Amino acid sequence: MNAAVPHDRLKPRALYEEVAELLRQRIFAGKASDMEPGAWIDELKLAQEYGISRTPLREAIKVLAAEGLVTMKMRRGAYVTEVNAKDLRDVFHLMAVLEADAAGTVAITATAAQLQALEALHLQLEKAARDRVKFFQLNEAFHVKLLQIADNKWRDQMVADLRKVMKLNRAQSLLKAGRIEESLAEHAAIMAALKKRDAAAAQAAMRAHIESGQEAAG
Amino acid sequence: MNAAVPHDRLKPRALYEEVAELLRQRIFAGKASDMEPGAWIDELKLAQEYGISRTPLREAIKVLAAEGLVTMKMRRGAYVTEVNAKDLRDVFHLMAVLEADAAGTVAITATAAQLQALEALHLQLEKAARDRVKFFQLNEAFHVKLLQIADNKWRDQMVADLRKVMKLNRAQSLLKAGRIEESLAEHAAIMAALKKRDAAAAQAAMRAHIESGQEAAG
DNA sequence: TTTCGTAATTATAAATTCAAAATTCAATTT
DNA sequence: AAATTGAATTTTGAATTTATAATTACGAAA
Repeated sequence: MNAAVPHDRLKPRALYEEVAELLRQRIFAGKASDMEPGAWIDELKLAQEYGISRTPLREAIKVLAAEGLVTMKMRRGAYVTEVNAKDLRDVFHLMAVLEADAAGTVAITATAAQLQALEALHLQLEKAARDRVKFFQLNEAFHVKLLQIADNKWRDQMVADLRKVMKLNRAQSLLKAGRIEESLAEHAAIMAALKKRDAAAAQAAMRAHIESGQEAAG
Repeated sequence: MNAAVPHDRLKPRALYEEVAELLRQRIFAGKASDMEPGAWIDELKLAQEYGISRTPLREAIKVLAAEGLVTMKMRRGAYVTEVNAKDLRDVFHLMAVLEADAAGTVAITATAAQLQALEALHLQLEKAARDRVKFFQLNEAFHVKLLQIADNKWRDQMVADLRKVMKLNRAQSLLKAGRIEESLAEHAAIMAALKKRDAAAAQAAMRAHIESGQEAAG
């Protein structure tokens, strides 16, 4: 019954990171978790709720502040960041710029095997067109894979942070009718450009894809 | 100017931010301050040195970690980030992508007055060609101004963070002979493109400018 | 009745204390 | 002599306590 090595201790992440992840989820849940944009973050209440002290909680909050998810006000605590329409436009624009650049890089530097891995994901994506949840996951995986091939950890960090800010807007997850088919076509265009090793076309296709996603979110 | 109110208390920054700035400077000083890349950061020693407790110091370190200046190792403390040649290439590349995009935006959206303000900085820059320190400051001011006009706070944050990482390399400040003249010519090209409202040309000129700076640093 | 000032309450920021984990050094055993 | 284990020291991570600042409420004066 008592295994020599408990699974709990196998992946020892720092408590403040653990808490940061929990807070992220709550923030993303938005209204449903009383942590909607603009809401004040009650350190004491959260610490008690999680059964921890305020110290790791405050450290977690500072991490989220660096990510742009929360905003610190001097001597007034932390607030869930409010993203207005312009913020969202700006974030989408940067996402388009960075991912387009990644696509361009991949078109030039990817090995045949790497392109095949992307292609495989794309094919899975086409099969999952009817399952929204699965489609979402695979879509995410495709973009992550592309970034991974582009191999620039600094950009990865930036894109991850931007994605978190985008998630602050609940709208983004609501796909309008026909969006999945549209998205599939755009992915196909990206793959075609990559396979032709056409960096400019890959960039353009990726930029169009992100901007198209922006409209669907708005 | 109101003499009645001391400037110190006018903008009361949090202690952890104050400390973060001090640490940044020490890290940028590199070897001269025993905080060279790869060095372990002694919390206890620093806290005693600054006459503060470990709590705000640790918060400051987490801010620097988010900026990429220090790297956290689980249960082993914080270390000054080591940037290798590839890291530096990647960072420069992103800087080029982001600033080029900003230049493109400025070419399209800037008002005549804003372009004039940029032009004014450029002229000052030409006059300061012999004074390396002043040239450096004005060059920085030019880029900051351009980003400000492009008006995307998320990009501003990213560029600022990238700049900090670049500063980890001491080489970047050492301008090779003739670099100032080269840089001036590149700035002139950027200004020309902006005045012609040619976004593509502005992007290309900015990209060339940054990549040229990268070679000078290497 | 309204406004200004002061006091009390509440929440954040910082320091101190405590606990757990990792590294190092020494001793013992093979 | 070398290697392994264990104890001690060092250092990080977390909790608790203390102090400071801000806001709100209450009262007095105009």
